Amino acid sequence: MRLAVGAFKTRRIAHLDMDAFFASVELLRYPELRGHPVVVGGRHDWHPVVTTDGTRRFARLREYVGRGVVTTSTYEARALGVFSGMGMMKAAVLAPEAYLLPANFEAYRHYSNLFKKAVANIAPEIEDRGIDEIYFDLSLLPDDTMALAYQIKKAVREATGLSCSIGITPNKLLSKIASELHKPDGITVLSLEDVPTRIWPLSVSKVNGIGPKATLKLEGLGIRTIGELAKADAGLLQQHFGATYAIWLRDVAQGMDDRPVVTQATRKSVSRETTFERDLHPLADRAELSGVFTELCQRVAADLEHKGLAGRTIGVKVRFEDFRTVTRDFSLITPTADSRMIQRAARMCLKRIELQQRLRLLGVRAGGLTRVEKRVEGESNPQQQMELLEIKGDQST
DNA sequence: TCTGGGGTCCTAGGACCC
DNA sequence: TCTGGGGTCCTAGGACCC
Repeated sequence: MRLAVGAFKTRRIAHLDMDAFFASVELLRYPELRGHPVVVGGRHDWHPVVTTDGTRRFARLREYVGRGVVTTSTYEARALGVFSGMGMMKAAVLAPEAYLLPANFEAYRHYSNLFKKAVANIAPEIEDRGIDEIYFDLSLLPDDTMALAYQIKKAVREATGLSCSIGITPNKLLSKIASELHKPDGITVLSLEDVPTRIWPLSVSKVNGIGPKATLKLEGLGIRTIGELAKADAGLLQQHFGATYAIWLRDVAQGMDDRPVVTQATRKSVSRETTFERDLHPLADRAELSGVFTELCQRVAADLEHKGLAGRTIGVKVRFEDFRTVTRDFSLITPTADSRMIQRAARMCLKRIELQQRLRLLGVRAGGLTRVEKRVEGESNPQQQMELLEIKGDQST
């Protein structure tokens, strides 16, 4: 029997990652900060002040007080040890003189659209992986790999004024790792034969899917690099990680991954949450909590409405002062995008949580999403659903 | 000086139905 | 009456990612 030609054809999958994306967008706007450590993040919505001589005065990291984390930082700030996710107060100790800017997501979304469109003109099969990165398939394009990489970087720069890094390999797993190897402004092309020399020396934590917990656990077994993972005893891995994850770990260590590039995905949930400036007491701060709660429900409703969606499963999330997090959810009979109905369902969920400690965070979520193009006659209407909720709500108190 | 906000996916037990 | 197995839905928690 003959196999179809192409059955074993090696794919050319690219991963493109914008370099220090948010910070780089800010530098387009404030070019005088180029070359300096700059941190984007925090909670205050302040902006640079234009002084009388026309120059701009920027806030410094040391002036920051309160909660919040670093959203991103320039390479100069990273050199001082400041990375995204780090607490702002800790970052201020490491880089007190760094310039501080508030995050401006509208601008980032704008530049995100620009760079994605630029790539789509060359390689239309794109998988969206968030605001600053994408996968795309080059397998069907006739051009040479390096030529394509240069062409795409040039198109991205012309569209946005920004640089990016690209990894091109036979699969998403390797491309994701590769795009990081020559950052910023890099191109890295790898084949499976390069895995022992280029991939095995790296930490297991470089693998997309091996997070902090798994890294720590592997370290406990004496496994630090991907090469060590490749040589690890299968029985040992299975014993500590379970059969499914152990098999995945073995494949990953060999550079094996056959996941397709997913060009269209449907949203599964919509949520809004907020961390309070100070921890709120469930009774003493009841009024404030109640106001925030209503607002979160309204924002979820507005998001659903805006996207033409309705959610059937409404849930809440509470984080206590000790960082313990609990969730509760409840499935309605019919999907809804109505803020009052969302709030009723969410309130029922909230009632099932024992509120003894102060709250650090409150969130509201809608899952089980469906499109709401048209209203079908005879469907249970909001009023009926409300009545059902009242009955349920009474039972729970 | 801890630890944001918006997501996805997986697991696991229990309910319920066939 | 007892014993099953499979499938699906619901809920809660947790790991992970950008």
